[in-house]
Amino acid sequence: MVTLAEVAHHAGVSASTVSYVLSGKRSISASTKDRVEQSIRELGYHPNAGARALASSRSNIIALMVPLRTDMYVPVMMEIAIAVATTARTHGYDVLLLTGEEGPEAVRRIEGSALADAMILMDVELDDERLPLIRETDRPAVLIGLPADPTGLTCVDLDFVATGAQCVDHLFELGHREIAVIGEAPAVYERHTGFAERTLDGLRARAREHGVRVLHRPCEGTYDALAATLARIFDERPGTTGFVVQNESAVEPLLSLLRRQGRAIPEDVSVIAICPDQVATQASVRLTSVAIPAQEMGRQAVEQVVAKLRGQGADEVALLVPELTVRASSGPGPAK
Amino acid sequence: MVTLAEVAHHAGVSASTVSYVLSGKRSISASTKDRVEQSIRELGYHPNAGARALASSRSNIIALMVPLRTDMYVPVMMEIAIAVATTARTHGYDVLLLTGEEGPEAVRRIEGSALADAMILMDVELDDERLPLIRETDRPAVLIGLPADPTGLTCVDLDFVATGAQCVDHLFELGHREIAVIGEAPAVYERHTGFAERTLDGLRARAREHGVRVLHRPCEGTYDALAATLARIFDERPGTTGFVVQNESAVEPLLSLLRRQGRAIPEDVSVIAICPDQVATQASVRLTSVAIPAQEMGRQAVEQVVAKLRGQGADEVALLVPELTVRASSGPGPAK
DNA sequence: TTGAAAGCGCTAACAA
DNA sequence: TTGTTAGCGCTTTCAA
Repeated sequence: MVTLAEVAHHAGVSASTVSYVLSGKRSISASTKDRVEQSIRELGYHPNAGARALASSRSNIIALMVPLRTDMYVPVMMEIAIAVATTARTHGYDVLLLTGEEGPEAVRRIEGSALADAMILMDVELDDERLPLIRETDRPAVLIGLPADPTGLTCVDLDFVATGAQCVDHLFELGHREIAVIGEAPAVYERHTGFAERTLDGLRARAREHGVRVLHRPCEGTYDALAATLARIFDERPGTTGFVVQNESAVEPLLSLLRRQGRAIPEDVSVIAICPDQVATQASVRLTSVAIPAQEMGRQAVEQVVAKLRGQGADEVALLVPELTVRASSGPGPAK
Repeated sequence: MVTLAEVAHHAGVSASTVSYVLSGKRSISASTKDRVEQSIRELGYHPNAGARALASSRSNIIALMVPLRTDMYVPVMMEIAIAVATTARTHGYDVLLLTGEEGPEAVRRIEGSALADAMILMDVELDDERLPLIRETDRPAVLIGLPADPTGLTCVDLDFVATGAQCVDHLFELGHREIAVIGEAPAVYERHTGFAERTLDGLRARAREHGVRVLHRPCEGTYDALAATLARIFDERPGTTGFVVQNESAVEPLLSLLRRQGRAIPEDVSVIAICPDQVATQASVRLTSVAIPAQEMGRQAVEQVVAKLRGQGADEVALLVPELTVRASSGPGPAK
């Protein structure tokens, strides 16, 4: 292994000079700098991560806690994780992948061992067990997702309240007055996942304003479950003409079942999906949708965390503005 | 921050004793051990990762290189990554998430900086740029996937040749004599992704043995692309009665299009998917499928890498035996 | 603009 | 069974 001392010797300078060339924390003459950089390249030197962490008490690692479950939004999770990793690299950080399995203990472990300088938490629940620890620690942390009480926390998320509202607006403007919402699996609501409830809040509030009726049904992403849900919806509200789907795996079953029932999209019913663009464009009908900006969320989380590591960022909730893209699945509602 | 020295003082022993209690590398009297462990708990001590890595030259970190693209098998990737992370934890390792973005340089960086003790590479291509470096390094490495030349490498993968063969066997036994293979997107074949080509090899070889005709068509996962592909297939081989799909996003379009054409599953055509069980069971028809055992692959990769870190494992290719599950999408072929 | 040297917190010989 | 101590490779203060 090549050490800093070896580089120093090879370049004919002291160890500290090499260190300062690397960190740029002190001005170095051009010639010395060149010589050192030359030696670094020739010897293929890489600073030892452990030694560096020990001496500087900074590991240059950001911990990313992903949820253990893979029952929801998996591609979104993956996209966020990858965006986090690549963005982190552009700032000189590596990413440590932690699963939710360890629970709050993971936060303590990272903090105690100084394994990571900061953390990013995904899939935060409304009343997440890890939050008290996060509030106490002085390690910068950013949440992807929004808990019930974000006081003293930094959060990045899509504005799901506005998302819900936009969906209602769009359907309302098209003339729809009875809307059904196909939601995530019941378990998702039972564990009070923030985005699902906030979407619902946004939907309902706006629906009330417009005098639109809303029916919400959580639903597993299987054909059978969806068939049952759909039957119930049309039983209870035969006049339903607008659908909002927030459940990736329910999208295709919904489209397929509506077709089988002879309901044309968008002539008879309109469908809006809340999902990544990829899902919306690859579906059997090109779906009008509000995009889930996974990459952007990952990127912003890292930017925030890096700012905090530099002592710049302040606690704040950054809600990304939802964008509704009109495609082929929404059209005018019933003539009055 | 609580240090080992503080624990030692609190317990009234020397630093090394605490260290040995932690590592178990030396026998300690029960009473001393108890006292030390008590102190550790009381003080909430966690060993400093940097210091430990520096002193022991082991970071207890495994690097996981995931592909940058998210165009393929995303849920599988995520499942593998999570399995890797959780399995690693059971062995006391953490996981560093690297994207393919850095390319081979990442291997050098990890090696040079001693950031990780070992690496696991996902989505290995047949002639992967990183392989020469992996062969040279003395850091244990395990590939998930199989390159063209696995000499001197340790690999874990599903036996895709056998997978292809099993699909043909099943269809052959049911009486099908003309089979079409809906493959991954053309780009996947162009970059010579091992599993796709190996599946094809297995399919074709077994088909030859049985005297079954095979047509292979790479295909994007959109409805339009699939519609075109399907039309071409039935033009060229009107007698096609068996389908093998190896493309998650093509599954639902395929089922839907076949239905629209009035081809009943499994009465008129049989469909076998090569995909995670979750996809097979959630599709509109419960699909006969060969499962992609993502968790198992991740788990085994970690077990292998940990064995190597202990100086136990040897280079070998571990091919998981594919399992075909008969569900509702395959049935008897045309009467002769 | 550069160098010398004192740690950072831990591990693992070496001693007892 | 336990203690003492010399580093691991780097950062950073202090000195020049």
